[in-house]
Amino acid sequence: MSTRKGTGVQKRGKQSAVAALAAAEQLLIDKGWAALSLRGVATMAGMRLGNLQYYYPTKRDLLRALLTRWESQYAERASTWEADKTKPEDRLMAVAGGFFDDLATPGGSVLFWELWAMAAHDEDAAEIMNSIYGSYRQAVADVLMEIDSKLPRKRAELKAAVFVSLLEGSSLHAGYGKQPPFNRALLKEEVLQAVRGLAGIR
Amino acid sequence: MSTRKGTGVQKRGKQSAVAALAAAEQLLIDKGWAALSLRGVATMAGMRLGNLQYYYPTKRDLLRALLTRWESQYAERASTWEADKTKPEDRLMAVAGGFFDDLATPGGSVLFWELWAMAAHDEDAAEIMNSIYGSYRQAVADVLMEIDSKLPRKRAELKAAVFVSLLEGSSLHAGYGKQPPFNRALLKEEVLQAVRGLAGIR
DNA sequence: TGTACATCAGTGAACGCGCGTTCACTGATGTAC
DNA sequence: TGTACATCAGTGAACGCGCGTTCACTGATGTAC
Repeated sequence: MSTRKGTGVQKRGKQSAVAALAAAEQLLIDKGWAALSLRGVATMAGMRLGNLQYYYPTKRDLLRALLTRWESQYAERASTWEADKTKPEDRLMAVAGGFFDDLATPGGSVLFWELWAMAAHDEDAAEIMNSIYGSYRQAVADVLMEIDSKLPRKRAELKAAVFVSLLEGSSLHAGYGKQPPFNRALLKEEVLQAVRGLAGIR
Repeated sequence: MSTRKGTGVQKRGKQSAVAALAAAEQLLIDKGWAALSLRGVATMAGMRLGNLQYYYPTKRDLLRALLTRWESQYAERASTWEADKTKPEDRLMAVAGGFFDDLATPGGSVLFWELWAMAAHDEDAAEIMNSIYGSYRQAVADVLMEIDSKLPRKRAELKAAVFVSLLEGSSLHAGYGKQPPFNRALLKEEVLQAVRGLAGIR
């Protein structure tokens, strides 16, 4: 059976689609959800509105793609932790430190804040958020159980939730105006110490 | 000197202004920031667009009023803790439990999520948020110093920030879809235990 | 290698709609005399 | 108590604008023969 069908998406198209997503993310960080229009994304990506809509016909399509992108990015991240071969205590602290640093980045925290707000009223966002935090908690719970082999799974999951709360919540004290209310390094040390207490380290 | 000036705002007007703010808050909880239009607020408050604008001429005016309302509500809350006469340990745990319960409420957490997202891109919101969290941390730091009189103020403020992170972050695990991923009571107990560890209680 | 054609990628104009804002207006309430 | 008037409260229509979406179209790329 001879078919004349093409190869599907071409290189040029794939690049444009990815560039559009990156532009949308940057726009969300810079200007916020209220400014996230298809025209704005197209302009930032250096393309025309009609062309953007060739890849993402509706705004909802664009948002779903953006959410999926985040989901896979964080899934990849979580799998990296598992692959790490160091002592579980060190791994936990490395994860905590890494997340703290990421959230201390302007862009890092803003994306999460937008995601939280979106999840409250958008079913797509809620689904992705549950997925992200689910795998996040799962990964942390695994490490906690490695550290204390007698820790029941249920309990480890609860502790993991507290771990995540601590880190995500710490993004709220980064300061929005001119200067942050805290020395970032000191806050990090205090957060990490709380994590140690939580995990029963030292 | 005889003046013919009136008494300023009248009862009817004051009620309308407050009703409009309450409607705006409810709309924000129900539908989110994207649906917060002047027309929507007016409809929910049972008034006409023009009348709403008699009290809040621009959307920014309405938002500022809403933010100020939150600020004074939380300032009042914080002052209530100070007035409490029980042991500092009990007071801290009562505050933690109260906040957890408040954030476990659908409306309670949604308002904060919207505020966080707003603060990232709106200077007015950022200012109010810094104010709210500032007084929140201050109140917690005071209690922590009462519990441990040797705790330096700087350190108490850092611990207070971690305390706040823990509680605010816990709102992220309430679950957005059908059912929450955790038994709420168990999560609360785990969070409170972490608070105890943080404050050095027991 | 050349040609015909299907698919991929991108263009440009138009649409209806809800938005924030402006403004001239009317009715209700309170107060000075 | 009555009247005149200032202020408060509320109405209704109109505006220009940016939005998401639709659609007919053109040019670029790849493939079958």
